[in-house]
Amino acid sequence: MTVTIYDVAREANVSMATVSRVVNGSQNVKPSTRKKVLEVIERLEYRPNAVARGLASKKTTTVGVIIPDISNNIYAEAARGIEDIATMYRYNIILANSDQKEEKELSLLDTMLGKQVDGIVMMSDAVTPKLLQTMENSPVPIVLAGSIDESKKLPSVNIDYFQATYEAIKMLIDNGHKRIAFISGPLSYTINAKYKLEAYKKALQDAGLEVDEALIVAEDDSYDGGMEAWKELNEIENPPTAYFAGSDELAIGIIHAAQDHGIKVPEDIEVISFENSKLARMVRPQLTSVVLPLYEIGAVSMRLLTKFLNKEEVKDQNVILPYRIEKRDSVKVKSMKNK
Amino acid sequence: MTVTIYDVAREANVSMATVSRVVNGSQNVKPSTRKKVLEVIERLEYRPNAVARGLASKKTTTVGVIIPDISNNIYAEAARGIEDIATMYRYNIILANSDQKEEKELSLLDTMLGKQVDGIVMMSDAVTPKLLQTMENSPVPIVLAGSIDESKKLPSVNIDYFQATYEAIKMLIDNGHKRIAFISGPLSYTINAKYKLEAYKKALQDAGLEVDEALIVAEDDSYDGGMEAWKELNEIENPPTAYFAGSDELAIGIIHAAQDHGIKVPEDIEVISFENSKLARMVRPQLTSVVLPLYEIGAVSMRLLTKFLNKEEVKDQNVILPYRIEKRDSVKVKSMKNK
DNA sequence: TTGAAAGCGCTAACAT
DNA sequence: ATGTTAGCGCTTTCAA
Repeated sequence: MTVTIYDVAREANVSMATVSRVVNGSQNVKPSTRKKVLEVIERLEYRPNAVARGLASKKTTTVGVIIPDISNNIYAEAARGIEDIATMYRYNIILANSDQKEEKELSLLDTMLGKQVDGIVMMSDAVTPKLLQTMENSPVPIVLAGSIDESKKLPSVNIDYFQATYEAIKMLIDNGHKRIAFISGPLSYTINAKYKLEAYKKALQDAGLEVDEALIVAEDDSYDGGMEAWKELNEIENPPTAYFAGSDELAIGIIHAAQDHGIKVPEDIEVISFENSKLARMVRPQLTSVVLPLYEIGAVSMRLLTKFLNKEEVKDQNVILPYRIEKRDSVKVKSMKNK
Repeated sequence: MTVTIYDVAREANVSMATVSRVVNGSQNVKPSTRKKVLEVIERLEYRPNAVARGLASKKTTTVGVIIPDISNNIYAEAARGIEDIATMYRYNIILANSDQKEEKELSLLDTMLGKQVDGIVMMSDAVTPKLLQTMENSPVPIVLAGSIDESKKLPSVNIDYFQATYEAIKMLIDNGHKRIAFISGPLSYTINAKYKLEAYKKALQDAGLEVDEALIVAEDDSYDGGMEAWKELNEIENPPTAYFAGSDELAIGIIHAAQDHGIKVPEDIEVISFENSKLARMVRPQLTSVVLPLYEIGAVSMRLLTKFLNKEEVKDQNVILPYRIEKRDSVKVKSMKNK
C-alpha cells in the first residue's frame, strides 16, 4: 500500500541505490535516468520515509527544543527564532515544555535523545549540576539559549545581563533617585536574575547609595506579581521612587498599581523594564526598557547548533549578543543631557 | 559504541525479544529475568532507539503541529494546550510555523507525513480547497484546531464564532449604540472573521440598524492596526460610538488611539474585544471580551486526535466548545438591567 | 554511472 | 516464558 523506494526502483527499471541517489540529489546519475526516476516518483506519489532514512543514515534532521513554557511570550519569541533558522537549514523541531522543572528537563532530554535528534537547543533558567552533567554527556551537541552555565562548558547565547542591568539602574540613579526598587521573578528560580541583582547592588554601591533589602522583592513574574510588589513596597516606611522590573509584565503591573492609586508615571515614580516585548508600547506611559533580543537569541542559538552539526569551526562557543535600552516614557529624559 | 538491544540481550543471556518485552512492559516475562534485564539496561545505560522502533512498529509516537505563528500569543496558547495533552498521552510534537501561507502549509504537511507522524493538529485560518484535499488524502488523522472547514469533512474543534459575535454586538446595541464599527484582521485571510462579520451584520439588521460599509475595517491584526483603524474611522463624517474588535491587540490599539485624542472609554466610546488573552486585564479600562478558549481548543483537538489514534469511537468529530463574555470595563453595564 | 548486498536497531509473528 | 527470524525502508560501501 505505501509506496517504497523499492517500488520506484522496479517501475523505473533501476536499482534502489539509483533511486536513492536521485532522491538525495547525487550528481552521479545520468540525466536521462534521473528524469525517468523522477517521473516514476511523481506517478507513484512516492514520499521517502524519513524514519527509515534516519535509521540507515543515523541522521534525523530534527532537533529538540526544550523551553520552560511556550505560552510565555518570552520563550515563544525565542522559539520562533529557533524554528526560523532550523527551517532555513532544513531541520524540523521537536518542541517540549519543561515548566522549568529539573525532573522534566531531564526526562525530556532523555526522550529526545531516544528519538535520535541531531542536536538540542535548551532554554533553562536554572542549569543545575545534574542537568549540566547529563547535557555534557549528550551524544549530540546541545546549545543553551538565553541560559547561563557558569562553567561555560556548554555552548550558549546570551546578552550581558549584568551590564545591561547596571546601565538601567544607572539611568535611574542619574535621574536623582535614591530609593530604587528591584523587582524580579523568584530569585532561586532565575539564574539570570542573580546577575541582574548583582548589577543592581553594584550600581547602587558605585553611586554611594545604600542597598536596602526591603526594596528587593521577588514576586511571581507576572502582571499580578507586579501589582503585588508595588503594594508591598508602598507599605514600608520609605517607599521607592523608582523601579527596576525584571520583565514587561512586572513593569506594567507596577505602573497600573501605582496609577490606580493616583500616582503618576513618570512624574511621581519612574519605572524601567527588562524585556521590551511588544507590550512595552501597549501601555501608557510606554515602557522604557532594556531590549532583550529573544528572537535573535533563539536564532543565533540554532545557527550555532548548525555549526556543530556541520562540523564547522566555532571560534567562541559562548556568544554574547549586544543589547540596548529603548527609551520611551516611563523614565524621564534628563534635560541636562538633552541639551 | 552506542549500546543496542542486542548488547543488552547478550549481556543478560536472553534474546532480543525478551529485552524488547521488558522495555515495552510486556507481562509475559518472568520477574527474575525482568530484573536481570533491567540491571543490564541500567549498567549499560541502554536507551532504546525510537527511530528503529518507529520503523519496525510503524508508529512514531509523535504528532505534527502546524500553526501560523508561535510568537503570536493566540497560537502559543493553543500550542500549549496541544502539547500538554500530547505529553499526557506520551506523544511528542513536531512544531512548525506556516505563516498562514498555503504553500508552506502544504509542504509542511508533506515533510511531516514523510517523518511518519502518527497524526497532525492543524491550525489554519484559511482551509483552501487544495489544502483540504491534501488533508483528506492524508494517511494519518488530522484535526483542525480553531479552524473551519465548511465541508466538515475533517474533524475540528471550535467555538460558535457567529453566535459569540452576535452576542457581543447585541451588547453594544442594547447599550444604545447606532454606529458600531467592526474591526478585524484581513477578511480574505481569516475565515473565522467571515463568520464574525456575518454575525455583525445580522445583529444590526435584527435591530433595524443600517449596515454602513464605512464602519467595517480590516487592518493588520495588531496594536498598530487598531490605532490605524480608529484614526480611519474618525475621519469619516459620522464616527462610530462603539467598536467590535476581532482581537485584544486590536481593541487596545483602538482604546489607546482614542485616549490619545482625549476620548474616554467607556464614557465616550465603548469597545468589546474577541479573545480575552491576559492582555485584557492589562489595559485601562480593562477589556470586556468574548472569551476565546485557545488552550482548550488546543487541548481538546489533541484529545480528539488521540481518539482517532487509539481507534476509540468518536461521536461528533466537529466539536463546538462553549464560550462566554467576560464583562469588564470597556463596555458599560446597563443600569436598568442591573437593577 | 549503476547495481548488489549488508546492515541501521528494533518489533512482531511464529515456534517452542 | 522465551527464542528465532523475517522484515520495516532506506543508505552506504564495494564492485563492476
